[in-house]
Amino acid sequence: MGCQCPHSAPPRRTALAPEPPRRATIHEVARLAGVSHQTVSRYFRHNGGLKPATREKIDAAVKELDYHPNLLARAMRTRRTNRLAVVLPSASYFPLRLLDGAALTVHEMGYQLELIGVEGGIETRSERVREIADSGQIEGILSLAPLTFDATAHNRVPILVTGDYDDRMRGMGQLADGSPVKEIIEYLAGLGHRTFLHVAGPQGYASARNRRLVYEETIEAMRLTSYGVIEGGWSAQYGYDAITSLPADSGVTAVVAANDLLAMGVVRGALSRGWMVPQDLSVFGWDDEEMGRFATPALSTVAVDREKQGRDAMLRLIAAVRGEPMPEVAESTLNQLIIRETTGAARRPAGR
Amino acid sequence: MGCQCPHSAPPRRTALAPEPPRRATIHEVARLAGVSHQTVSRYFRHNGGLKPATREKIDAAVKELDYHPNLLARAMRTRRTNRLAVVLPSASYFPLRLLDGAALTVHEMGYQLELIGVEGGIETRSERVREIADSGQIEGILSLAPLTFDATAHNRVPILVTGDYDDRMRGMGQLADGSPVKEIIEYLAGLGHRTFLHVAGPQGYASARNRRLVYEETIEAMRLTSYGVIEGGWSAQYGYDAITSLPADSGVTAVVAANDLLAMGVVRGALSRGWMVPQDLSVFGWDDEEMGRFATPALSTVAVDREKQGRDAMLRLIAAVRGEPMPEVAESTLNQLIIRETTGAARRPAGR
DNA sequence: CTGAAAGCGCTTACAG
DNA sequence: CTGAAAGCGCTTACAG
Repeated sequence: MGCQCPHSAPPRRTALAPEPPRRATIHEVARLAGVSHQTVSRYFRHNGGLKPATREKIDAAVKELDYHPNLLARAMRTRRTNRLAVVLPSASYFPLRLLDGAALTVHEMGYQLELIGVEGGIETRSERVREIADSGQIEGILSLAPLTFDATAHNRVPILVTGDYDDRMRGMGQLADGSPVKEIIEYLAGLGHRTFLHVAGPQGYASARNRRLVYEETIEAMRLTSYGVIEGGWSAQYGYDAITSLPADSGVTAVVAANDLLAMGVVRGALSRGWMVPQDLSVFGWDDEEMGRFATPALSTVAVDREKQGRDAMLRLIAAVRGEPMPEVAESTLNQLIIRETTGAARRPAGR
Repeated sequence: MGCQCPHSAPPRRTALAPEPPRRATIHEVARLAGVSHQTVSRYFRHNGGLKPATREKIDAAVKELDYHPNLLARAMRTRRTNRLAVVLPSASYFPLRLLDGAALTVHEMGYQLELIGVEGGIETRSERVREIADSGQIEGILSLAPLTFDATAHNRVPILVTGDYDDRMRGMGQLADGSPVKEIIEYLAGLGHRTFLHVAGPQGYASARNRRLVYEETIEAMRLTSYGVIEGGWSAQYGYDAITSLPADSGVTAVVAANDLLAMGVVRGALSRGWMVPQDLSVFGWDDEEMGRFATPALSTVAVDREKQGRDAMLRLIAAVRGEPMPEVAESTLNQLIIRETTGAARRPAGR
């Protein structure tokens, strides 16, 4: 695997390797335009105040030489790298559209995005994030999975944990927005359901915690019954296990699952017990994954604008990096219930 | 959105922004260790030949100062950035585990990985890849989606298109390995199926092309009948449409879908026509997505080691960047058929 | 085996 | 409004 020491010098280019092509420098542009290189520098930094004639000469020279400022040199001098990092969770479940939105936004804002993969659990990940934060190469970090330490307290560079509560933003992040759970329960209650089960996601995730919280609050506020909350991971097997180990007389007629995978496992588990979905058991998912839309029965779920979430997360990170106040994000317009085939009227109390 | 010009200088740090912390320099380490800074440089570049006593002094100084070489300065001087880029497809379908494997491997090998998101289609993406290749900041690019130009012919930096045929490697990349299709058809034929349909992926992807190719070859070699090949995108709707628009008398009893999403759409479409799966129609997917495992009926599919694919792709890219011969990848051990519930014996010729 | 000099390509004060 | 000087933190020859 080669040397894993991040501080060691990279392997030398072998004889076969093509030499990196030479690029025009700011001096060459300056010479061609007949100005000093500082003037060219100003030109690129939008400092304005250049005489139109000067500007035109530089325009031409830049075009002719196909000059692009060397960002490395700039970064070295300004001590700002303009690089952000996003840390993947090691679990198989994570929102890919979110990455897309994040990457797009980062580039639009003039930054670059380093992708960090992490093997192992929260410990390894947290360790790695610390390293990156201390590397001096990255100006801000978005972690898509929980960390062991309090990110807001870290002082070297801003660290945002996806969906985690952040004191500086006075409220929940939208990734962590659990309020649709309330709508789900209200909808289900309207269908006659009285006894619920919540198959929660791993509580290290703010999103999972919030959904659980709202579940418990709503059940209580509406004077409904919760058979309980089952905690696990994000994967389908947990949903399957949750439902297959449910006592026959639990009275549960509706399950609120923390995501579609879990919901899918719940449906499969119910079917394996001979329960019909939704006749015997209603199941609600979260994420609007394409597979769930085409499953039979098709999953009732919560549509989520992942791309916007990625975008907003990055906008907030960038604000933090720049020392600007973090933008507030509108929570309410984001999530939307989609009723499909896994939810229906509660079966008669007579039972299965 | 701010200025989108990649050459313009970044916005200045506002008054609120924390100053980047000062880091120890090589000179400070040298002074503390009582040696010249070149010697410290040598120490970090593993040049060897340092007197044990010298090494120890440097060890201590580095530890005390918590010194990390400034990679920016190094990159500037060596003209090697050690940065690679991975370009996401803009479609919602892409292998996330692959990203994980890629990122991990890149870091292990001492490189960094820039994540590029692209809005729009192949034109925009190709344009963007060109820009990146010409930026001088990135030494190699892996594109997870097709490009308009021939990547192998690009001369500035190595560009690898995932799964695409690459002359330099004498064969198909493993992402593009379509050979399991042969096994699928053999398996299905053993179950009595004679008339097949292939729901192919978008033919811009080498993986989709290869699966189709192997499908056609195998059908012919085994003297089976193909009702046809339906081309579309990677998403479930195409599978749904393919099957719902199939004439009632097509005679098709088995569908080979290019991925699980498509297969899911096919199953749903068949069910919507009142066909039973697998009694009336057998369906095979590809990817072993978790949702498909818990669907009802559970998808028969091809297990794929996405992480290894990402790893191998990066190993090849890095080899190209270094000018070393690209490592060959073993194709055969990667993919494995998983028989579940969407495949079964062909129904009697009597028909539906 | 180790040190003094030069330079990678920019930007930031500072003069004019 | 524009130019000469210094320096960001390293590495690469080149001497000793």
